[in-house]
Amino acid sequence: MYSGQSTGAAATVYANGRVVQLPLRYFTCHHCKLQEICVNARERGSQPNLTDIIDHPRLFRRGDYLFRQGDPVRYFYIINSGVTKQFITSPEGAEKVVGFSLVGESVSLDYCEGGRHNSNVIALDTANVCAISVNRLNREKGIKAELTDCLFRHAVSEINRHHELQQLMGHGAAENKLAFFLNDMASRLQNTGQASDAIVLVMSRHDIANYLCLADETVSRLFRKFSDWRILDIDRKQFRIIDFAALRSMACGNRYTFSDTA
Amino acid sequence: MYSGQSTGAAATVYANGRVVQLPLRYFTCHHCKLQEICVNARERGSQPNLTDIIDHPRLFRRGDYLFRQGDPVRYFYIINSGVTKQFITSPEGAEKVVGFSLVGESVSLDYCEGGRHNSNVIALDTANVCAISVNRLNREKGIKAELTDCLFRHAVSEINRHHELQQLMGHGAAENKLAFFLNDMASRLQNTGQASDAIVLVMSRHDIANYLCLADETVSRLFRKFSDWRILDIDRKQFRIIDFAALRSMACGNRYTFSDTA
DNA sequence: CGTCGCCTTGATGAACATCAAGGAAAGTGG
DNA sequence: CCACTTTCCTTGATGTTCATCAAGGCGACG
Repeated sequence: MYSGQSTGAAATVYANGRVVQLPLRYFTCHHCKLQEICVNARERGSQPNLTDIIDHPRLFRRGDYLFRQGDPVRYFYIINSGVTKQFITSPEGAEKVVGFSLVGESVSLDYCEGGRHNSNVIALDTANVCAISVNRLNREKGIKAELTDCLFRHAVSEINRHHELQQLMGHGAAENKLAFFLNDMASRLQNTGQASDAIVLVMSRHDIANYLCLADETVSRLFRKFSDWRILDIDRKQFRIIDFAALRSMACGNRYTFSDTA
Repeated sequence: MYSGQSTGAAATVYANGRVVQLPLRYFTCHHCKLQEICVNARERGSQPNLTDIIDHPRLFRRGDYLFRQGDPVRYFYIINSGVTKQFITSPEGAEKVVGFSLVGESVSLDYCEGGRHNSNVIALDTANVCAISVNRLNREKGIKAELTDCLFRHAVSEINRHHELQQLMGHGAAENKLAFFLNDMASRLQNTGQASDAIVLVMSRHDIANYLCLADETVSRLFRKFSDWRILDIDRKQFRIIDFAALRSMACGNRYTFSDTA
């Protein structure tokens, strides 16, 4: 994966207790949602020296937990590469997937009143994250205030998003849910610089189904339908979107109609 | 309604352009969620002189809009008496009810990036609200910072709540949705000092159905079932909860079983 | 007393969950 | 590299839940 060329500067990364030197180019700050307020980006320009503000840049492997439900909130995380899954475990042990975080997105809006994580976050593939210590953050008042402001705006837009989502989850047909999910993923992945028509969804069908409150079988059947309708090309976890217009239309709540592209 | 006894101090209230003197006891600050940070409560004790910080205490009547989707955000509102309904109008003109605000609750977490309201809020019965001017707020830096902090915590807990809600809306049976709603309303009304077993839900069946993403008929049928099962006594908009245990159990996702109370 | 809006009740159908089983890919150990 | 297991995904058959259509009741209000 790390194909040679370790010429440039490197950041010290903690991976499962071991120290690793990771070339800075693996930290894609130019996709980071916190770019505008990151001390780093502002003080150092686009090529940051992460070790200055990130207390513990960390490398997580597939299946590693970033944190668990009930853990005290110690770090504020931003995904720098990879994908994570956020889920809540009910008292009965049932999992509910509440979201996926992609490159540049934060995963820490889940902490509740008691300063403890309200959900589990797990890496779905190799992921490195910026982990900013909350203690350290509290010491730097200026940054703290700015961050709170930024997070608040983020939270508000999240709530607005949830209102749409709630409507979708409650009234939306399975078709529309899945279309929304694909559309959402495509546009978010596009923000990270990937081509939006050819996307890789690392999460399992089961996770997608869980997230959308559908049965696994329904998701499977729908993918087949989408494929039959020539909306998607599907190969395992690789998706190529053929008919964006149809997908977008369905994501907005319309049922599939053959000549949506017209 | 305002049964005589205008002995005590009064606040100047603006109702549809007209000025009204409203006895302070109609402002139930002791139920207000912002009590801890409200300048008023802290400086004046429990009996506040609202005119000091509330730019426009306002009286709304049934059907009046507090604000409309797209309006610039001018005030930060706290419900002081009455109930409001928050809903989003889709481009096609469909209404989606996203929540109800009761006494002591704020209604302003809906504003989006552009500083404009993202939803409509309408009074369901006679309501008076504390309307704190956003401009004024921005001038008072200290309060602003505290308020932002408070609102952020509020927003985070709202997001956590939405995660549960999403699960309920997506996977939950109609039974569970309605039980959750009743349970939620009862406990929130209890916070305002009302007896929790005898509650009045001023919103229409249609609004409840819309909020829960159900058909009106389904809500109607379920109320009948709940009544048949001796969980509720229903008279028009008056509800008396007979079997709290059963209701709570159903609110958590269980189906109704006859001897839940055992 | 009549009209209107809101709520209730009944009949029907469609969408999706569930149950069940088969298949393909990925990991495992020799 | 090849059998083996396991996990994940697909496909089919069946049933339940709830939306929808339709009509009737009941209170509110003029």
